[in-house]
Amino acid sequence: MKELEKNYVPQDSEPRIYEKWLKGNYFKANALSEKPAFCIPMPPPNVTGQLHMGHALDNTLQDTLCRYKRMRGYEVLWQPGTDHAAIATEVKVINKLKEQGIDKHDLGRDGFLKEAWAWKEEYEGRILHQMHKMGVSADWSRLRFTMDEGCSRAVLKVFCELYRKGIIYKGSRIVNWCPVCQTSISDAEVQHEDQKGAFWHINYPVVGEPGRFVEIATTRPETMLGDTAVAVNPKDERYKDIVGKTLRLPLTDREIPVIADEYVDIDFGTGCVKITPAHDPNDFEVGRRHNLEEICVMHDDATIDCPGSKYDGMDRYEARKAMIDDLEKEGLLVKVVPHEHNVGAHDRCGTTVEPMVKAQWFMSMEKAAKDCRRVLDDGTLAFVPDNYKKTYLHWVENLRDWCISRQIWWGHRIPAWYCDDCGEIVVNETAPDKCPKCGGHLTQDEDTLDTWFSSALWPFSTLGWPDETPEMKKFYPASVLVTGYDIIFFWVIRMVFSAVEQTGVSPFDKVLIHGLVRDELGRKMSKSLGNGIDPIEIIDKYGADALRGALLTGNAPGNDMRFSTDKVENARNFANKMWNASRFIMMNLDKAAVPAECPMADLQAEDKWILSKFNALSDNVCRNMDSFELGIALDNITGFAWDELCDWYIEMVKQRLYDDGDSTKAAALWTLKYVLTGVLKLLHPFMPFITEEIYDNLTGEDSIMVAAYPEYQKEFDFAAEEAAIETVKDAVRGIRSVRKEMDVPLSKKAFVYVVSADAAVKKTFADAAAVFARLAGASDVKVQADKAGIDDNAVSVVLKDASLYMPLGDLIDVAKEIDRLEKEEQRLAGELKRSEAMLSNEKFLSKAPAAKIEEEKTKQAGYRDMMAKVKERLAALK
RNA sequence: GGGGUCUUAGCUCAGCUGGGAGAGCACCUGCCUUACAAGCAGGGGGUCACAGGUUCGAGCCCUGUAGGCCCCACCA
Repeated sequence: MKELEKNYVPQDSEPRIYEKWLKGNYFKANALSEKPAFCIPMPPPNVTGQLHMGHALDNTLQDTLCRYKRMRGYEVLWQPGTDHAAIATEVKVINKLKEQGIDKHDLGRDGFLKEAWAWKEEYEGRILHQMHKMGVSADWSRLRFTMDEGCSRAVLKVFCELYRKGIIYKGSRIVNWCPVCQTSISDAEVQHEDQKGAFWHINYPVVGEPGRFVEIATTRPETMLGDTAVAVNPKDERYKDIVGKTLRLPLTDREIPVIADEYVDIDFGTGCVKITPAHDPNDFEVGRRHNLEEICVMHDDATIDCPGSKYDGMDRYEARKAMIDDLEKEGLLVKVVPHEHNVGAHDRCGTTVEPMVKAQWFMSMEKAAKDCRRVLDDGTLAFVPDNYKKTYLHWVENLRDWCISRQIWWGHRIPAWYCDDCGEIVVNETAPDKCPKCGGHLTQDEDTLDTWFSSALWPFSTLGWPDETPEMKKFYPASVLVTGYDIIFFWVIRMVFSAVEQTGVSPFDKVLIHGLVRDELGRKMSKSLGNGIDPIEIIDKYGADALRGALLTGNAPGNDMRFSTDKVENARNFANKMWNASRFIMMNLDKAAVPAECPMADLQAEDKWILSKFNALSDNVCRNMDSFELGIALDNITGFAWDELCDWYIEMVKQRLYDDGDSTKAAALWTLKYVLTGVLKLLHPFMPFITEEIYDNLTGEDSIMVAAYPEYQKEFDFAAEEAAIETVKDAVRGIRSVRKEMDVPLSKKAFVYVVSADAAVKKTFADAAAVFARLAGASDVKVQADKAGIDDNAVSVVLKDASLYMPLGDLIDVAKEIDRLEKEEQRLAGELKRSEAMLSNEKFLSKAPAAKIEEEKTKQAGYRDMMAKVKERLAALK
């Protein structure tokens, strides 16, 4: 066995250990394995930049689950990859080119794509390097990219199939248009925010009735050039007579009708709404109902498109100002009322979205919504925590047709061709030669697909679908998807309906939702605030294990967490504690032979106690892991390792280790090694590096990664010894506490009497006398049935089934001791009061479970006994 | 406007199916005890937001109130 270095240096060990794992092929998944399968599709990070703390959490959770499942005997596939992040990446590449003074149109489509691929290669490399540093144990031999050959094949197949089924269609409809990115975007990519604006009340003159006006109120006067009607509610008595009349649209010579539509709210504004079908989603609907003309009055960059008008070419806000001025001059502006309203902005660039009517590709959500609901209802899809199904359902119920085409180059080009001659649309997985109808020349659609179209297929496109691969058979559907609640709609729902449509089943059994990683003050980490913490910097300073520990400590599914270096330091300290405990144990293992098998006959009470405790621990940890309570599982492990193992057990057995003549030394060594090894295994999924490093030195085996995870062992269930040692611990704590209060340091040895009438308790203390003496700083321990020979002045500790006496001679401060005992008397009185109240309650006795009543009676008896002893002591001292 | 979620020790948070309030950090007091001062031992500190209700029993379940956070939303 190698002796451990004095200090653990993660910076030295981690890269070496990761290399070892890679070389050992420990991350590889075998699709032909007989073992039960466990599969996690990694949410592919965008190739736009580098990983942030959110990725670190996401990956740590997944890695911990995967490592746990591997050790539990599962064939694990953690499917890694990256996402092309269409618009986000295109914008980044455009900006990079801009810095070099190049416009994307100068390069042309192919030239631009070459730049984009170069970008992808560079950033993907960075991201992979970062994941390696975190200890990610994904199967890198299966690394995928949403635009690679296999994923693209799946995209084409799904698109063409859905087109043939009529689920995907092309239509001219109102979409969210980003004037800066110059592309349509989906509803989900629009961020709504409240903005201070105004309500402009404008008079529209009634044709043929000079002096009569209809007063409309609008927040967007600049769109009035596109008005094709004014609407009122059919039930509105005020305007009954005006429906059907014609108005002159101010600033123009156009005449528009007054129509009646239920959409108008009688009580809001003036009750008259200008209808601009080409620039407002509601108006668009109204327009379609009434067959109104859709007049587009803006160019793609949101400048006014109104040839011949003075506003032509003006920016939309500039035009607004000009129009208001002109309306005021004409006396048609009635008033301006301050008004807060909601404005949509593009989530990638922040530009205010302009609703526009465009010919776009859409996916109908009708069947998708039904499919999403079905798999939740039949239980084949479940959320952890469960209440996130509400968020999911809320989205599902509000699904509107999904605009899937984008006017950008970076992405999957839509497999649709248009005949130059007859206008025929051909949708096909491969490029057709000529128009099947007229033989004319075909031109492919310039547009690409929304980035989420390909990520929606991720759980099966990465497994070789549509082929029936061994991977599909073995690992599909996936066991669990781990992701943040912020992309339930963007991604989870789209994966679910795509999978149900193509494969008939939910793409994963469970969705484990985690929260956001916030900064120390609880704010979202963001670039604009500059409060982001780079996980790699943390790893470089404290090690990956410390980062992982900080992210998982206290982490509850679905809850946000605050990140602080305090937490990292804490995790680092724990790692250090494990290192030192291991170092100590290995130093001792080095000096003596350790039996291969458990020397059952030589096990002492404390050995059985820790073995039994460890048994319960592994049980708890597995249970919590299986229910995705990783934070609790880690808490169980650290609590056991630090408190029970290091602070109690190691201290208890030191004496035996130092005494070569002790016949039970080997049993202590065996127990130490067994429990340490077990703790390392339990801890490995959480802190993979340091546990591997220690395990390697401790056992010389290949890797802790392929060790079996500890599970409950029947032969190590020692309930009696467990209880006995807990009593000894109470006694030690009692003595230490009294010493502190009496200012008698542990170094000042004192004689301790243990008095108990209970034979079992007496035996416990007799057996554990040496251990107890050492930990309590006793010069000697005498166990006896009564108080014979004990000085009245001795300080005492009253336990449940024993009393301890420590004669301190002159050192005792009687007043202090009385004070201490009176406090104890008070505490016991409180307990007795509570207990007696319960047990004298008829209803409690008649309705509570019998076991509960028994439990309470036992407690009461104990308290009464202790109370009597405390009173006796007080009487003797006074 | 709709929905969700939270309110527990000075701070950050646990508390699983209702049965005597927990951890870490911080604080106070002792300790360089030959694995670890990134440590050890001891200690103080909470009417579990508020008000009702269900129950023998509520931090936990129900209703309402107040405050915080998040998501969604086409009142022009």
